[in-house]
Amino acid sequence: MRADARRNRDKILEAARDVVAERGTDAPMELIARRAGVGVGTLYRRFPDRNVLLAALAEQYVHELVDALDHAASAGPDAWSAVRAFVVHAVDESRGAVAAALAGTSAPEARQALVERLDVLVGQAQADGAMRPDVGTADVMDLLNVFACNPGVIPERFLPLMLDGLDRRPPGR
Amino acid sequence: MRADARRNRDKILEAARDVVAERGTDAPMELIARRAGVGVGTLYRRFPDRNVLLAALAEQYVHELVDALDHAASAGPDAWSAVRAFVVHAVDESRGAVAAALAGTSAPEARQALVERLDVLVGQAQADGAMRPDVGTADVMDLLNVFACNPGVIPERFLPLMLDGLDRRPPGR
DNA sequence: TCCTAAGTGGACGATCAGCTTCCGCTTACT
DNA sequence: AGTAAGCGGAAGCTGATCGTCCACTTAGGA
Repeated sequence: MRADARRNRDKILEAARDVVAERGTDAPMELIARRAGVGVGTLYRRFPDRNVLLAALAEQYVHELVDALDHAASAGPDAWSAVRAFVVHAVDESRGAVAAALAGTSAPEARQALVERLDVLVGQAQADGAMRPDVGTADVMDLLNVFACNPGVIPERFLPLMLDGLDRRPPGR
Repeated sequence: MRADARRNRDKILEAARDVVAERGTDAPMELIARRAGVGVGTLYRRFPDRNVLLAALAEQYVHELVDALDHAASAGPDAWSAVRAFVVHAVDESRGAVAAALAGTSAPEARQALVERLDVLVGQAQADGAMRPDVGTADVMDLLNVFACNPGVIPERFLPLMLDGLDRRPPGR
């Protein structure tokens, strides 16, 4: 692949992440192309259809999410803080990637990788007695899904409230 | 208005509530008509455009919501239970009506009526020390909005968790 | 019962947004 | 300098929804 082509490919993926974050996984392809400063033709040349693009998006960024999870796990004072930090990060910084990763058709193994890591942390947080025991990894994933699939939902206010809903003894009350 | 016409009008409103709950305020008009067992022509005769329909929907059902709120207020053991019961009811039973009522353009006074009643209850719940003091009526309304504007979000699991996020001392932990 | 104005359904043409192709021009690399 | 790869974006296509229109039906009064 020619160097300029590779550059464009990267620009497209970056733009796609932002646009998907804002408009969901069915955002117009042309919007993605324009955001990347590229013609639609170029986009279609690299990614023959939307699913290919989403799969590439997931693949490209999912390790970033896993890294974030690992980083949160080692940086945080405890497992529950790590879970919270990861969710905030995923929703705030990588919403498009999360959406792509969770979009059923593309990259199921990407989703799986996330789930497994998360599962460990959640179990730990519950063992610590910090996270309520009647919820689970699936709830955290669903939480991500709510934001990933509903670009209209602004996380600023709700994410903290929802996280408090998972907390055993919510802070600051 | 002829008796059959009135009957159809009612069927349309009922269908609209369901369809709006499922598909959001921009659901296809034809879907509403078919659900009501009526032709599109009939729908357009009664409601020249979508906003008229939404406004009628809001007007028709908003008092139902206010009643539900009042009922919850008098039936519940306390204000906070009443707020929870109302939100659950509104989201479960009247999602379409809520969506219509909150859809900015139509019926701002309908929204207002809800807010005022709710405001009293929320203040009470906080005074009781049952609801965390750093949230407000606006948060509860936003909560309704999340479900009203995002038909994809299934309330079953999330609504309780989110409500727990507003709770001062969440139950069952 | 009969008459008529109100009501009805749904086909139809208009519109629109997004998808995808195509091709003449440009550019990176040899 | 030559050439194949790459590029942009115009243009045609498609499918979905809108809103109108009119020939047919029916409620309800005389």
